[in-house]
This record gives sequence, C-alpha cells and structure tokens, in this order.
Amino acid sequence: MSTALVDDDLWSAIGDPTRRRMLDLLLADGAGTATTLSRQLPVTRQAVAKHLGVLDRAGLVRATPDGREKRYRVDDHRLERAAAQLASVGAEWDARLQRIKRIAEAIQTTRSEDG
Amino acid sequence: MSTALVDDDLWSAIGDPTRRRMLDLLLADGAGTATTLSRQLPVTRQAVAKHLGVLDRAGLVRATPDGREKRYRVDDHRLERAAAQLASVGAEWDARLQRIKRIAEAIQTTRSEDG
DNA sequence: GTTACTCGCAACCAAAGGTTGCAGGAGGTA
DNA sequence: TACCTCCTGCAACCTTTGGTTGCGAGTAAC
Repeated sequence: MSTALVDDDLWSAIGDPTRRRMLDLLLADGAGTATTLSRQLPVTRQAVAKHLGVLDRAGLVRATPDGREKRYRVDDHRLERAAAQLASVGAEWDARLQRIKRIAEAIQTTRSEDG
Repeated sequence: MSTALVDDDLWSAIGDPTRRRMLDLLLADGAGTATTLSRQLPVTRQAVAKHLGVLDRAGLVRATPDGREKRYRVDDHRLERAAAQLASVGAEWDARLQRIKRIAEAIQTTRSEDG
C-alpha cells in the first residue's frame, strides 16, 4: 500500500499549499524569517510563524537565532526525503493504473479468443 | 515555481491521508461504495461519504448508481495527472536542492583557489 | 408486508489555518 | 540615557474541515 510507506507527519507538513510556497521561497532565497516570508505571501506574519512551527516540528526547516531575528533554513536531507515520498506515491499509483490497464487488455484478448 | 504548476483542488483532494487510503482501496478492489469502504477504514460511513464527495468534485472518482447502492470508481486519467503532479513537485524540489549543492561546491572551490 | 441494508440530511464537536491586538526584547540614534 | 523602530511571541477569536451521532427514506430480499 503506497500510503504505508509515507511518514504521515512529513506528508501533512507538505500537504498545505502555503507551507509548500514557504519551502519554495526558503529554497529560492536561502533563508528567511517569519516577517520576510509574510511579505512575499498573502497571509499574515502570525500565520507564517505557525506554519514555520509545523515545518520545524516536522524537521523540514531549522531555526537560527540571529540578533532580534529568527532565521529559518530548509533541512536538505528532510526535504529530499519528502520529495522522494511524493515521487514514490505518484509512482505507486502509476504502477497500479498500468497493472489495471494490462489486466483490462488481457480480458479483452481472452474475450476475443473466446468469441 | 513548483506550486504554480499544481492544481490546488487536485492537490488538496489527495492531501488527506484518509482520501489517499480510499483511493488505494478503490484501486485495489476496482470499485466500492461508502459502506464497503468504511468497513475497511477507521472512520464512519458518513465521513467516507464526505470524502467521496470531495474526490468526486475533484474528478478523481466517478459514481455509478447501482440499485440501492452508489458505486464509486477511480478516474484513471485524473489520478494519472495527480500522480504526475506529485512526481513533478518532488522532482522540482530535488532539482533545487541539487542546484544549491552545486553552488555550494563552486563556492568551496573558489575559496580554495583564492586561499 | 416486514425485515435488512443502503443512502442522504442535519446537528454537533474538535482541530487547523487564518486573523487582530497587544506586550516584550534587540538595535540604532539623538 | 532616552527614544524610536522593528522583529518576535502570546492570547483571543473566527471559519473551514475531518469526524461523529441520530434520524428519515428508498430499495431489495424473504
């Protein structure tokens, strides 16, 4: 079962569209704070801060206190793992669909031979 | 930006773990009703029915009234598209990470040459 | 016709994403 | 030092969503 392979915390962390955009921004800029990210997003700083908390607990980002700022950076290994899980679920579904197609074709063939 | 390529309705439909398990079950069994699915899941029939509504509106499943039952089947094309989107987001993140690694290595090299 | 099973609707609850408002700490500057 | 600015964190509140229970209605089988 494809979902059995998936770390549900990791998945739910990347399941939210705002959090995915935040990861994109962090990757593009290298790092960012709740304030800088909120300036590039259609949500408030507090919403971003909550999301950063979720991503932090999921291990996808890590914080570095820097003066009065709290600078966040993507954890490469964790995001790689998340990317791999996405790909694996997609691949699993594809494989199932292909299997179903082959079975359907086999049934067609059998019917033609019978009829 | 990776998220820009993603149909948000489609993604949010497959973002829920229960809905992913439902898709897995529908693929494995070929078809199912709210009642049969709920028997294989840790949630009630009504919850399953709501999820089927979400999946239906996202186009990932289609319903066929069959006597007193309402039989649901996966829409192959739509799920293929969803799988492709998952894979593409994962691939995009991978590509960004690799790019960052190459840049980091280039900086290392430059520093060694300078120093 | 009665019994059993399925579906759909409505009310209700808890968690999550989002908002506003406010207090506090770290820097820069007169 | 005092002041002003900016970033952070906490708390209250609203709305959506995943989930529940309860109930009424239709279909199938005996």
